Amino acid sequence: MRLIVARCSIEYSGRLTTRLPQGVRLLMIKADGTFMVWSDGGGSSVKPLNWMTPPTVIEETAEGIVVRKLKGEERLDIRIAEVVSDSSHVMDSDAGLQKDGVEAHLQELLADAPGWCGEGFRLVRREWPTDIGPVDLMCRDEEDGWIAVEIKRVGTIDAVEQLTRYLARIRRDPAMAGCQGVLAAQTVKPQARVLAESRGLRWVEVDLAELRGERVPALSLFAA
Amino acid sequence: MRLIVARCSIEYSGRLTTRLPQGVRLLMIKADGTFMVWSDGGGSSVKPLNWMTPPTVIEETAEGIVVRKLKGEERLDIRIAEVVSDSSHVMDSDAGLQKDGVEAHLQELLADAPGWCGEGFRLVRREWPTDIGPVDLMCRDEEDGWIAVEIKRVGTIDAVEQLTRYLARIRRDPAMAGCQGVLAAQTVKPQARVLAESRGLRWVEVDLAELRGERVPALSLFAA
DNA sequence: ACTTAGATTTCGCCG
DNA sequence: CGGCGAAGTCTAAGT
Repeated sequence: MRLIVARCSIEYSGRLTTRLPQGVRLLMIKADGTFMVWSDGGGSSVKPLNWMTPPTVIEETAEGIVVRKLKGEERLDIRIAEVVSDSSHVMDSDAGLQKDGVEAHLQELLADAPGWCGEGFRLVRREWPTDIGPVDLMCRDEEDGWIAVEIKRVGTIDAVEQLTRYLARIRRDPAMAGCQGVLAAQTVKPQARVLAESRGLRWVEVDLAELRGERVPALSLFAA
Repeated sequence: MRLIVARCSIEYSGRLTTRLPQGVRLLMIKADGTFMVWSDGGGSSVKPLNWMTPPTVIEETAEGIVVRKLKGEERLDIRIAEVVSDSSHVMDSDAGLQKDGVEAHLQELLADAPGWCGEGFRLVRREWPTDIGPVDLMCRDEEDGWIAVEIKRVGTIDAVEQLTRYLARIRRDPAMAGCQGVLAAQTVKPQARVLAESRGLRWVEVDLAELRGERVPALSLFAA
C-alpha cells in the first residue's frame, strides 16, 4: 500500500462531477488498484472524498496523478503542488473478515425460539421456498394456521413489500390460502408499521440481547 | 491525521462482533476522532475492515490501542505486536465536497420546468406530504387533474412501487381520487417501463443537459 | 453475466 | 435528536 500526503487539487468526472480546491490530503493506493482521497475531517467521516474501485489504470505525471477506470469514462485528476510524504508498505490482504451478529444470526436465533415472533408459534422450516425466493421462517400458530415470517435487522417499507410478495405466492396454494405474515426485526420503522398494518400484516420488534441471553417467556411459562 | 502501520490483531464488539488475526495493517486516525483499519486488498476495497465514527475515546496502552464510542457499548481492541511506521500530518478538513448531477438537482430543475414531466403541467408543490413520505412533485395538468411525479436518477422497479404506494395513499382523499402518476428519471429501466405501463402510470426520461437549457428539447412522453 | 438483497451500510435533510 | 430516502452506494450470493 502506498500513502502519499500532498497539497493537491482534485477533479472527478464520471457518474457525476466533483471538484476540490487545493489543499493537503492523503492519497491512498491499495495493492489491488483501489484509489482513495482523504482529508482530515469534515462531513463524511468514514467515506473518502473521492475514490475509484478496481480495475483502475493509474498514471503518474510531472503534474500529478490520473486515475482511470480500465473500462469506461470515469476519471480522477489529481494535480499535485507539493508532496509532503510518500511511502509504501507491504501488508496483509485479509480476504475475509469474520463477522457474527448479522441478519443470518438473527434468523438462527428466531428459528430456535419462534415464540418471539408470535404467541405459541412453532417452526415448520427455515428458508421456506417459493418461486420468487425463500421465506425466512414458516411457522404454525396455536390454531395450526400458517405464518410466514420475514426477518430483518431493520424493518423498512421494502421488507413489507417483500413479505407481501411472498404471501401472494404462498396463498396461491389453496391449503395455505389463509397464511398470515409477520415482519420481525430489531427495529421496525414507523412507515413500515403503517404499511404492514394497512395490509393486514403483523410486525414485532425483537431484542438481540434477550434472544441471546434469556429464555423465551412463553416457554418458561409453560415449563414452570 | 495519524497513520500507523503495525502488525496487530483486532477485535470489535458492538453492533456485531468481528475478529482479525495478527497481520500488518494500516491504522488511520483522523483529527475528528474517526478510527479506521485497512488492509491491502481483498474483498471490500473501499470500506475499512473495522472502523469507529466520532465521537470516540482513543486510549493508547503498552499493548495497543482501545477505541471506544463516547456513549455506548462499542469497542475496538487493537493488540499491537510491532509498529512498522507511525506518522502524523496536518491536513485540510474539506467541509463539503461540491457535487453536481445528483437527484436533488434533477428535482430542482423539474420543479422549475414541470412541463418536462408532461404537456402543460404546473407545479403545485414540491415534497407533497403523505403519511408514508413525501411525493417529489405534485402537479396539475391542463384539465386541472392531479399528477404525482416521482423523480429518480435511475428509474427502477422500486421507483414504480414507490409511486404506486404514494398514489394509493393520495387517492384515498376523494378530492384526489383521480390523481395520476408519472415517473421521471434520467434513465428508466425496461422492466420499470413495463411495470409502470401495466399499472397505468406514465414514465418519462429527462436529459440533464436539456433541462439546463444546454440542448434543444426533444420531449418524449409515453402513456400506458 | 445479471439480478436481488444485506450492510456495523453511510450520509444528508428536515421535522 | 430521530425518521426517511439517496448513494459515484458497495458487495456477496444466487440464477
